[in-house]
Amino acid sequence: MGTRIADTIRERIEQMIVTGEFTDGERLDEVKLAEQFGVSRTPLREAFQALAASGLVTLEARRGAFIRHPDFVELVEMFEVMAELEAMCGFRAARRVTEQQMTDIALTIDACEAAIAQGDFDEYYRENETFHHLLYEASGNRFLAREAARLHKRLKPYRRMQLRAHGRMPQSMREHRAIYAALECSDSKDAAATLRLHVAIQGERFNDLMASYRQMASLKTG
Amino acid sequence: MGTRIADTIRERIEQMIVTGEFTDGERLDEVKLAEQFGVSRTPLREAFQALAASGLVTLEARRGAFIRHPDFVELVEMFEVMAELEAMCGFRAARRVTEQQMTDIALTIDACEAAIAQGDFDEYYRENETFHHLLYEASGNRFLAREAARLHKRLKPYRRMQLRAHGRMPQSMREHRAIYAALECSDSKDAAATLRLHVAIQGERFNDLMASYRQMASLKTG
DNA sequence: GTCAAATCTCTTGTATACAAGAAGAATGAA
DNA sequence: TTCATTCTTCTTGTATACAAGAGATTTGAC
Repeated sequence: MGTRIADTIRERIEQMIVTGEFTDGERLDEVKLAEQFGVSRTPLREAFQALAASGLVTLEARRGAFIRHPDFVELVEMFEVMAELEAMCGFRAARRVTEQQMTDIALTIDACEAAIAQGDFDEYYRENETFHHLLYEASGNRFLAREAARLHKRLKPYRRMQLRAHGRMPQSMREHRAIYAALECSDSKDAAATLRLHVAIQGERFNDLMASYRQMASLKTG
Repeated sequence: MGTRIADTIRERIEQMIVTGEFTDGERLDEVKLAEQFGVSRTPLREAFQALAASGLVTLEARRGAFIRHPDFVELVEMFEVMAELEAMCGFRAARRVTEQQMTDIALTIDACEAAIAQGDFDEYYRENETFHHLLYEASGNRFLAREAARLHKRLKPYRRMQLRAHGRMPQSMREHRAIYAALECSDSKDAAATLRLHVAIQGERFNDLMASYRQMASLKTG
């Protein structure tokens, strides 16, 4: 296997971070984690660097790596950017999407709805993620697709807590259908606008997110 | 001083990359660079990781770090995203910009024009960069500002070669004024549209960029 | 008792040593 | 000659050793 220890360590720590195993501002102890994972400090430090690059931790010179949870304001800001990136993807996808891609998108929408009907949330999240990734690809701009996927990944834990909000899923499904329809009509502006609304945090969803965030924050501190 | 060797190495290699000191696909030799800089492989490897995070090199497992110049298509894609990010900043800035920020922006515009009048291109690039960074800040979305600044930095060498195109600078100045005017009127849509056009690669500028790119590419290969 | 300075410990940053995989050279067979 | 296989060498990945800075603690003066 060509997998490096540093990469697996990175993923494991990443997982630990997004599942809230560390409190905000907490310092990641190199030696403790090293012996916990049964490796030396070297791959751990590499993992820290990668985590810092994706913004999950901050590295302070000669002080170490510190967990950096986004505060609520930053979270809203990130969703704001995500909404625009997705709108951008949708706008371009409406003109550039291929038949094959439309078929794939339709399939994920169906799979999403099936998952909801069966109450299989994990499957739902997976399919929903696929739906969005297909859209990024369909934009025809590979750089945009990568950037969108990057932010999407970073927002994963927060999107998850947001979608739990009551009644959100059926609404989300309607939006998926609307996005599909806009793409089918090659209506760039409609696709962009629908996607922007689909992702943006506003109205009731703002309150839902805030409530979830507070709950999470209170769990962290005590 | 709290500066780490790894950071300075990173900057130096980054500089070497953007000034075209490496050909596309070239492998960065750890040991050679290490002795060249008079350091061990450790900080070099850290620098490689950081460079990979910002996309200047790609790390292949057990093969090393390879220079990754964007091809022309990717370059256009990046400018496309940059244009939208700046438009996004402008849209928000039109509503949120403070008096102080407007003053600062006006100053940089003046400084830009003065620099052009004196033929001081380095000064022009500096002030132009400040202008855009002020706009990012003025968006009121700190995350957006960071992301915009990041992409802006990555596009730096290509923007530079593009602006050399004849007659581009006066036009660029007029656009700066137009952006300022849109902000003053709190006209979000106008600010966004003007910025999008200001940054986007289209029409003649597309050809200019392509020509410069080809020139650069030919320099690289021989 | 409080504040400041020096010391001490603990952690990170860097260098080096060692392990293991990948590319290339040499050898052999067809 | 050409292809495949083995072996050698070179490079990266990981571990460990060492250096040096940051923070805590203790000691001393007031």
